[in-house]
Amino acid sequence: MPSTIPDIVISRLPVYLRALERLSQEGQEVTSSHELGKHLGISSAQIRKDLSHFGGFGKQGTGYKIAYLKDQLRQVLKVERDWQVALVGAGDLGSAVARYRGFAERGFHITYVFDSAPEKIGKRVGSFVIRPVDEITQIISENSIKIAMIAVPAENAQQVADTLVSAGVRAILNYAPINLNVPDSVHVQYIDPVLHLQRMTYYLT
Amino acid sequence: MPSTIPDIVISRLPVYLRALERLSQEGQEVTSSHELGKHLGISSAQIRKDLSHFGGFGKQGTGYKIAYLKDQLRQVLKVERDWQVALVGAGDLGSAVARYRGFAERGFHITYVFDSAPEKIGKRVGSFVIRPVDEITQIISENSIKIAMIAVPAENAQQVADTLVSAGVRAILNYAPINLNVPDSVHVQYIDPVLHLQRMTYYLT
DNA sequence: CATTGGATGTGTCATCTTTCACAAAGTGAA
DNA sequence: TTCACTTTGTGAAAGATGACACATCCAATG
Repeated sequence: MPSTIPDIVISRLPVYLRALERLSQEGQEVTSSHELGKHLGISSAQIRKDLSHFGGFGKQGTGYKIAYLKDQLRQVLKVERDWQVALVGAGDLGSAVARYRGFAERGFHITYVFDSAPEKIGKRVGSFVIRPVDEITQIISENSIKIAMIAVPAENAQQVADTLVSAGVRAILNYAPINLNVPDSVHVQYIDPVLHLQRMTYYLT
Repeated sequence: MPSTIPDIVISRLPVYLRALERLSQEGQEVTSSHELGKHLGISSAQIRKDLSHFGGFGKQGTGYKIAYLKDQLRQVLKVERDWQVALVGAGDLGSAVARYRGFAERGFHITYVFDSAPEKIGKRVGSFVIRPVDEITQIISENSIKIAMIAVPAENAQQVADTLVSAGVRAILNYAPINLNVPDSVHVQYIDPVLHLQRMTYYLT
């Protein structure tokens, strides 16, 4: 396994994992790069090459055992364990994120929710008590939380990110429609549905 | 302007546009590829080359007039107009999407919301009346709606997509955690925050 | 007016990514 | 066993994307 694997390869692994989970839920036990590729709209060669970065998971003539490949991918992605996640922002967007069950179902447990509005502190969103942003640094570092989600207005997102980073967060999922500047050692991913829509309208006549 | 511009270039234009809107909101009137690149973590050469696909928007020695570049990008992306969008699914996720103000603010107006649950029909989510999925085909084709968002359980997403496509939808934003198979003439973008988280955990020690 | 400084647009080159194509290996049937 | 068929893993080729570097142009200043 080479020391550095292209990020674009890494970005496809969760897609493969998701498809495998679906197949296994449907009771299927074995699949092939060709079948997977057909489901995902990806060439079979690409799937094989991507997987080959991490070792030979398949068997010639047979394909891949779904349960085994799933386990291997989970380990590669480090999602065979559970992760604690902090959420900053309990407005419309933040509340929706807090209530979304899909995170915990797939191993990402929101354990703290922060907001800056004094009138929200102590109230609940879903099953979480809202805490003041002043406590971010202490709580995150004490609990060694490495992943955070930002769902605050764009104006405040950079400042929140700075606080999170200095508290020890290493991965940020940013729902605010703004680019964040963080050290190279911190990973950021963005969710902005409007960007996706704008990308598609280009192709509409 | 070449007849076919790489999709990866198109995918960056909304990011540029978002940054320009931010700068102009802050009162700035002129920027440069260098400054933009610094904000976005992209090389200045790449920004210049991307923009050059569509003509010379800047002036040597000066840079880009923000208002003008914004207008041009909006036209290129076809977001200088408003778009009608249909939403399918009024569960937890769909309701949150329906209530999110960011779509209308940026020109994407949800005009119809559909759900399959009989007990939800006629009720409201935000300012929308929930309609039965049986009416999708008729309403979408009568109103020439070209863009739809899917926020139904993964099990039903493909079927919903098929219906939308046959009704004339040409662009789909899919919140369901599953890949959709659609004709080449239809564009699909995916929103699955867990995929982004899983991509980042790979890099966490 | 001439000169200096700064920023674009772009040809060229380097790097990254995907596809191709095939040897090697496993399966199942006769 | 042998044969026909399937599918992986992987070098090598092709293709796509990004970085470099500079000629060209514009603005501002003395």
